Amino acid sequence: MQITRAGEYGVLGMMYLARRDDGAARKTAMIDEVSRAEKVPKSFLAKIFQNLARAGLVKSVRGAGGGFVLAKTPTEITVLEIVEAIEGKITFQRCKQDKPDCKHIGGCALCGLFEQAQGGLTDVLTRTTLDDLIKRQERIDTTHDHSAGRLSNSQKDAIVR
Amino acid sequence: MQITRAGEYGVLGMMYLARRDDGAARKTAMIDEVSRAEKVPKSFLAKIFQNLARAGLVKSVRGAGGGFVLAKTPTEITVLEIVEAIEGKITFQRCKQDKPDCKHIGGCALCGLFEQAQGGLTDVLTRTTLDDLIKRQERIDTTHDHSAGRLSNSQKDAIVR
DNA sequence: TTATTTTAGGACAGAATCAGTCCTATTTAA
DNA sequence: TTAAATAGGACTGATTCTGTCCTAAAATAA
Ligand code: SF4
Ligand code: SF4
Repeated sequence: MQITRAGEYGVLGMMYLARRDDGAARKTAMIDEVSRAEKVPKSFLAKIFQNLARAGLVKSVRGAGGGFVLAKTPTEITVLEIVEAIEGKITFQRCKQDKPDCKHIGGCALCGLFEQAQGGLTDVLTRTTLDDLIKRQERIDTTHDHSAGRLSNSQKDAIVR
Repeated sequence: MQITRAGEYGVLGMMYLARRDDGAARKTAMIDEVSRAEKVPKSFLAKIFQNLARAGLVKSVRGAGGGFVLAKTPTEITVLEIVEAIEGKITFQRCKQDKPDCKHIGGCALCGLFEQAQGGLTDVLTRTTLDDLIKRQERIDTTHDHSAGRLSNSQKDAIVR
């Protein structure tokens, strides 16, 4: 019962994109840049962003000067969307999966409970947008900010060049 | 993001134990009986019940006439307890795991969000006791009851002998 | 005591999923 | 035309899941 690394890297990557274009226009960021900034394996991240692009959460721009941009504003993207774009739809119960082969199917109390439990989870992830997430992050960064592991502005500059 | 078969079988097994001793005293049920009733691989279920026993949710009785009994009343056992006894503590984030090796650790907004999301899930599973679950099941059985896949009373008698 | 019945525990194995890597297109800008 | 970027597929090693099997230990019944 854990989120996969792919899912986590994906959210991290999206956060980077969102935080990158502060203020104004949305600019593309290359996989290489995101990968270094978030300390995540580059080719793995590339695969993950393919999923995000297919799901319509980011737009990919090929060729020199290309990269990825958010396809929508951070307020319009929920964390659940991101995770499900990468890991596939969240379903606790096997019976709600592609291949329902359970003998209990039909009248199973567990099924209802799991649905409810899953709801408790997805509610939180649906209510939280990418924007909420970066605001949380900013709050963390500013309060007990410097030297606290998180990338400082100078480091950020070094990465962005 | 799915419950494992082991976890599900475990809850199913516990439900069987709880439903078995209606009214009065708690009686032991053998693995073989539970396995047949819930249509779950026997030796796999045996392993699962070992976990439940170690967690103190059931008591095991060895030797002829032995088997497993609930160690507490169904109202005192939560579904989360059952699942965690089998799958281990639920932790969405790697950093809260045994081996925290994430570079973002320390000031990570994701960490807080996942904790919250996980809370949404575990809340439901903590509030629901084994007793609640079998009541749900009974409600399902009686409403659109007969022939509906779920074990009928005659089948039950056949199993219990 | 001895045989029988039950769980305990460990070792093992096949399948599936995870966590990547790598290589070859394809697209685009310069 | 060349260089820079993503797209997509194939592939791989590690880990976890889903079991099975065997031997030991405990308890009962004869
Ligand atoms: S046991 Fe119930 S919840 Fe699980 S797969 Fe079967 S029908 Fe669905
Ligand atoms: S990215 Fe954040 S939530 Fe995930 S393991 Fe690292 S610190 Fe924990």
